[in-house]
Amino acid sequence: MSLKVSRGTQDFLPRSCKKLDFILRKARAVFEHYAFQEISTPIFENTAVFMQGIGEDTDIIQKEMYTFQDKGQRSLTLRPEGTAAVVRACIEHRLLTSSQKLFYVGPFFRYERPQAGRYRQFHQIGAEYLGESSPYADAELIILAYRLFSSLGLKDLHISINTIGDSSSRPAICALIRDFFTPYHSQLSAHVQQLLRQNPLRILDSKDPFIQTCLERFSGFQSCLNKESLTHYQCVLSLLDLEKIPYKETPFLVRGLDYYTHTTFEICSEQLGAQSAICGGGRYDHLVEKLKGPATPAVGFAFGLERLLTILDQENSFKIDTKPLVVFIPLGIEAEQSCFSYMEQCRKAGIACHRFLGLTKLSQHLKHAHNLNATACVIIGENELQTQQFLFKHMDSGEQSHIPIDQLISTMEAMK
RNA sequence: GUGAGCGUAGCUCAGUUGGUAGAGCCCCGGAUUGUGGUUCCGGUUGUCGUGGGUUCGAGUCCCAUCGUUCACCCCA
Repeated sequence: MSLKVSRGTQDFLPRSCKKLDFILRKARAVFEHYAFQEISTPIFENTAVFMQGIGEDTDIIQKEMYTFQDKGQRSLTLRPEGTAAVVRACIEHRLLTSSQKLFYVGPFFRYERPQAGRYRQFHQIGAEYLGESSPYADAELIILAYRLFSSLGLKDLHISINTIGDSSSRPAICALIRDFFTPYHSQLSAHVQQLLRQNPLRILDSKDPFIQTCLERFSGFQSCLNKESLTHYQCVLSLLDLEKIPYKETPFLVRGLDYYTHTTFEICSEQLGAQSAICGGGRYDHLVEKLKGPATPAVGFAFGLERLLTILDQENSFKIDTKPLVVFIPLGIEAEQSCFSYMEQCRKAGIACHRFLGLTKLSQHLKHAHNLNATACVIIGENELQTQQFLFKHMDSGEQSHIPIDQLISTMEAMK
């Protein structure tokens, strides 16, 4: 029995928590500007939600889910992604009588081999725009994601965008891909041959060098798209142009599941290694029906916080503002007790304070206060108790002065 | 699930063809019994991931196992 952190999971120590908090504040502010509201669904769901929502043939369902039985013999699953659960909640609470703009934050779970940017418990921020089929919804969501990353100070991001058309275009696209690869069939790996049978679209974003070489001669499938699909796609692009959002059309960016339609997009960073996608999204006009809800078009995206942390660390773009903190230093038993009360008074007045227990020497207190990045120290010794004047020391400048006890709080407030 | 690399102090790492375990940082104490950051002096770091094997002798070689990293697969 190992008593260490479980494989593929990690502890977020205070420093990392501050960074996460920084990201969440920025994200919530951007979502607010776009009138997205937060929703929070359970960490686990009935397994059927994901089985039906994500699709039984996917790797996520077949190999990657943390599924278990509870004591009532229910089959439950730790959520491997957010969209299915949000859609389930919208159906269950009858939210889809009008359009919904929702975002969520939280941990997700997949049983995978860990590698750079991939964990068994990972955290995502996601957004879902439900009930609108207009390309304006797609564009707004992509722009939102772009603004969000910009507000975090990220540079060198690449937006890839593509369309896979609506469901009526799908059979023609799949047939085109099958026909294209038939001459090469004997040269294809078993894995690719299986894809060709079950899910031809997925072949397009294969990393297999042979496939990539073949695809250089593949003319794309825009000819298979119907007029509505092309119009939708062109409109999304023109809206991005209008706002001068940089993007790159990427004809082989696809989604394999059959409820995906029209727009697909990804935002990638070159600083991430193989798992370079920091954000993935697209339109899914048939998922709500798949989960027995009313026919509802929708578009969404999600991005991974761990990957975001990696980039932000490399770009060193965290600007974490530390709030003022006062360290109290009582010297002697009498001082300790009055110090305790003064600290409570300060906290009621909204001033953060701390006292190191168990230290006796002033130099120890000051050293620890320094390490804690304290703004100021209040020294209370015998002299101070006698004269009723505290010694107030600014840690940056080192300057210190005696102040009357009743001016302590106003002095600290001036410091904020 | 497949493949490759790596596990030595809290952290970053050195350790020669096999011969008693090392450095820097951090931490603690002192110079300074009521003054932090800089400096100087001194001090504690350990089942060398775990288990087995080879050997007079293993951190070093072999096997297994666990962990970790990277890549495939898949995805955020």
